[in-house]
Amino acid sequence: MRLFRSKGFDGTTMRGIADEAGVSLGSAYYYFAGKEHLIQAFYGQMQEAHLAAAAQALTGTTAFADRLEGVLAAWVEVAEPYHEFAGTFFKNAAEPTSPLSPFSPESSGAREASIAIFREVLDGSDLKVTPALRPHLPELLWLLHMGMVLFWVYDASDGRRRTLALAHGVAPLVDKLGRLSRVPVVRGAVTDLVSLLESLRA
Amino acid sequence: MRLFRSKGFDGTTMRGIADEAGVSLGSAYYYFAGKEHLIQAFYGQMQEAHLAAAAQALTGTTAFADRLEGVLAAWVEVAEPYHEFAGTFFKNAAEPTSPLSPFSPESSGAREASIAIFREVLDGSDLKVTPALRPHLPELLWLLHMGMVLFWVYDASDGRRRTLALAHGVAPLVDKLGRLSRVPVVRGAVTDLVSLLESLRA
DNA sequence: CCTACTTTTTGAACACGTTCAACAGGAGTC
DNA sequence: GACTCCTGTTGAACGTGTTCAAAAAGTAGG
Repeated sequence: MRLFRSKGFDGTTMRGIADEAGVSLGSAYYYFAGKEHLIQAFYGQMQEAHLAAAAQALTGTTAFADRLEGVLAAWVEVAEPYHEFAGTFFKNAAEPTSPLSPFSPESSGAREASIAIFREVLDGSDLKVTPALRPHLPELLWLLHMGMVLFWVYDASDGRRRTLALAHGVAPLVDKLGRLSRVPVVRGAVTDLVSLLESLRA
Repeated sequence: MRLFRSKGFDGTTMRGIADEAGVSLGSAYYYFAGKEHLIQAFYGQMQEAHLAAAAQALTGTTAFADRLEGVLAAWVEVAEPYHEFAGTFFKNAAEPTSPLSPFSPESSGAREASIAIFREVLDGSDLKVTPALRPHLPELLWLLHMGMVLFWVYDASDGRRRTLALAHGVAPLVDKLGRLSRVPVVRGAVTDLVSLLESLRA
């Protein structure tokens, strides 16, 4: 981890890691299937940190927008130290066959845990949406989160100011859209969305 | 290109390419800055094919949903032959610092051309949206397209059946949402969205 | 034709991720 | 103790992308 942070992902060599750990190169490969697999520890570590930070953000308010923004902003804070080499990290996650992909079966545990956070955002809030949409919302919010992660990866502003601004703007918007989903004229479109989601899942 | 299709991106070596081209390894690097830069030709090639296929799909109908689905489906058809190595392709494109990234300055030309297609989808259609949203719509549709590309990369169904189903479902939905944007209750949320987009651009 | 200069070509060399056959130690079994 | 497994450990070796100094080929001026 120290090497990754000081030299970046590509700058860190397996030989360097082995040296630093006081073992041979071969031994490093005995414990880790490859260089990519070293990041899985990092993945879980960040997941856990986000879980804790999110729980913190969720206490004290039932306003949906605040809860959502809190959770999204919590992730940005947790992830900030790793931003500079998150690009190469994301690069590996983008490959569909990679077990590191957020959509892969191998990371379904972490994914479910992350979705659970957003279920908690919703459950503890005052937001009322149309019933058909409700069960899909945690996963949709997680998808929004993934989109924000993508934005974050490309965000070169200092302190990830832009991503935080996005979270600050997007949370009330989702809140508003959720409430709108109950208005009759809008409900038709929401129903279409829901049946599209369900047909894709099948 | 032949090598990439038969062996995939990682399976194709610079030495193999040089041999196939009848030049030395060093010469390959004289003409291409690196392995990644070789894909830029492929990138442009597909872009061009999509442009032609999209133009085809846009003749004969002014119905927005049909036009949008046509353009989205056209991309799926054009990209189908390359699906199996598109994963490794996108892996390299996903890195923010990579010039192959769809968001990078280096590929702004291709990006603008792609956005222009969606502007054409909109301009030649009967869709009426709230004026504030209109100028942002081509770029938003392009973003939707990027999302669909992501879905496509992960789509393992034969003939990319699922991606086509998504396009078939999503196009009428966007149509409906666009029309809804003019309804007073909804317009407030749309205004929020627009100002969020504009604040992020600044 | 010779010379000076630029453009192109070459393959050796480098550092890397990864693999693998060989080896060392330990733990049980007789 | 001798034998058999199993668990770790090792560093050489392979193929890779990339670099680079040197050579070759081409070009212009005299």
